[in-house]
Amino acid sequence: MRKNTKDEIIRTTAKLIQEKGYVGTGLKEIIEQSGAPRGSIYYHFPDGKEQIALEAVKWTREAVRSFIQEELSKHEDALIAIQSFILDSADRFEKNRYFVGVPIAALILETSSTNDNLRKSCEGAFETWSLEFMKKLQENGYKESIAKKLGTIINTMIQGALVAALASKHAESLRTTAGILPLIFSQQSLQK
Amino acid sequence: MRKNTKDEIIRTTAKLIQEKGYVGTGLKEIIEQSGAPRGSIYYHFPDGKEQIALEAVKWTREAVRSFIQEELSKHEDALIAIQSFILDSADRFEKNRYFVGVPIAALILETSSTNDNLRKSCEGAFETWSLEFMKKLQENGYKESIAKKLGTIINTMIQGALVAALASKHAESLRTTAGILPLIFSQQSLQK
DNA sequence: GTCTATATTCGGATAGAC
DNA sequence: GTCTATCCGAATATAGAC
Repeated sequence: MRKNTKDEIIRTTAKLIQEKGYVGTGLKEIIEQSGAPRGSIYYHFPDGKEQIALEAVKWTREAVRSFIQEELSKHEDALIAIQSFILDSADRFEKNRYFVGVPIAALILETSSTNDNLRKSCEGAFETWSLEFMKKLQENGYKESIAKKLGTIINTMIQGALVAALASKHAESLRTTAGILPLIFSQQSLQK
Repeated sequence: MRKNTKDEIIRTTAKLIQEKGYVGTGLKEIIEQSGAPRGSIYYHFPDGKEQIALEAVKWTREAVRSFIQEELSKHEDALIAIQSFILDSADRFEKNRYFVGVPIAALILETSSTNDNLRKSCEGAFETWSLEFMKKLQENGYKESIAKKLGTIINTMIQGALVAALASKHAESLRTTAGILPLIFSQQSLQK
C-alpha cells in the first residue's frame, strides 16, 4: 500500500518547509502528517532533521527539474515554452497553494548564514533548474554562454516572482514575469 | 535613560531575522545582541515576539525606502538611477553581509501561510519600495500605469536576485539584473 | 523496523520585587 | 523601567524493549 515510509517523510517535509520554514517544521509534525511510524524517523534518518531536509531538497530539485523538462518539451520555441511553463505555474499557484520549488527559497533565506550544507544543496537546485532552461535555449540555437546567462536570469526572475506571489497571495507577478520575457529575448537573440 | 533601548531592540531583530529567520530568532538572542536590559522586553513590547517583528518590518521598510529615495536622487535619468542603485546594493552585499530588505523576504516565506499580520506588513513594505521606483519613473515622463507596472517588476526582480545572491554568496545576480534593465525599459518606454 | 519512554535543552511568556 | 525567578510547552535526540 504505502510505497515507502521514507519517501513519504521526505515529501511531507518538503511541503511543510514551504509552509512553515525549516526551523518552524517540527519532527513531530512530519511524523503526524506523513503517517510514518513514530519510531522510524531516526532509523531512516540517523543524522536527524538536517538529513531529512537535505533529502527534501534533493527530492524537490528533481521533482521540479522533471516538471520543467516536461513543460518545456511541449513547445518547440524556447520563448513560448518557457512562457507557458511560467503561466502554468501561476495557475498551479492559485489552485492549491502548494508549489514545488518554493521550499528552496525558504531554506536559503533561513539558513544561508547558519548552515552551509543546506545552503549548498539549495544552490545546486537553482543550478539544476537554470540548466534546464539553458538546454532548451541551446536547442533553439542560442550559443552556450548566452543560453547559460539567460537560463540563470529566468530562474532568478521566477524566484522573485514567487516571493512576491506569496506576499500578495495572487499570481500576478508570475504572469507579469512571463509577459516581459519577450523583451529580454528580443535583444539577446541577436547574439545567437 | 537610553531612549534608544527600544530602537536598538528593533534594529537588532531586523538583523537577526535576516540571518536566522523569524522562528530561528530567539528573544534571548535579541536581548544579548541588542544590549537591552533583560527585563525590558515585555515592557516595551507587551505583545511579545510578533510585535517586535512587526516593528522590525516597519523599521526596515522605512530604512530601505529612504535609502532607495536617496540613491535614485543622484541621477536624473530613471534607468541610470535605478541601475546604480542596484549596483550599489551589490557592492554593499559583498562588503558586509548585512543588507536591509532581505528580512522581509525571509519573513514572507516563513509566515505567508501561518501569520497573516506579518504577511500583510511585508506586502506593504514591497508596495512602498515599488512606489519609490514608480515615482522616479513618473518624473521621467512615464505615464502612471506603466510606471506602476515597471516599479513592481523592478522590486520583484531585485528580490529574486537577492535570493540568488544569498544562495551563491556572491552578488553577480544583482549585477546581471541591473544589466538587463535597459532591455525592459527600451520597449516599455515607447509607451511613455 | 517500529515502539515507548525519557533526557535535555530551549522556546516564549508571566509574576512580582525593586 | 528593569530584574530575577519560574512556568509550561515544545523541540531534537537517545535508549532500549519488542
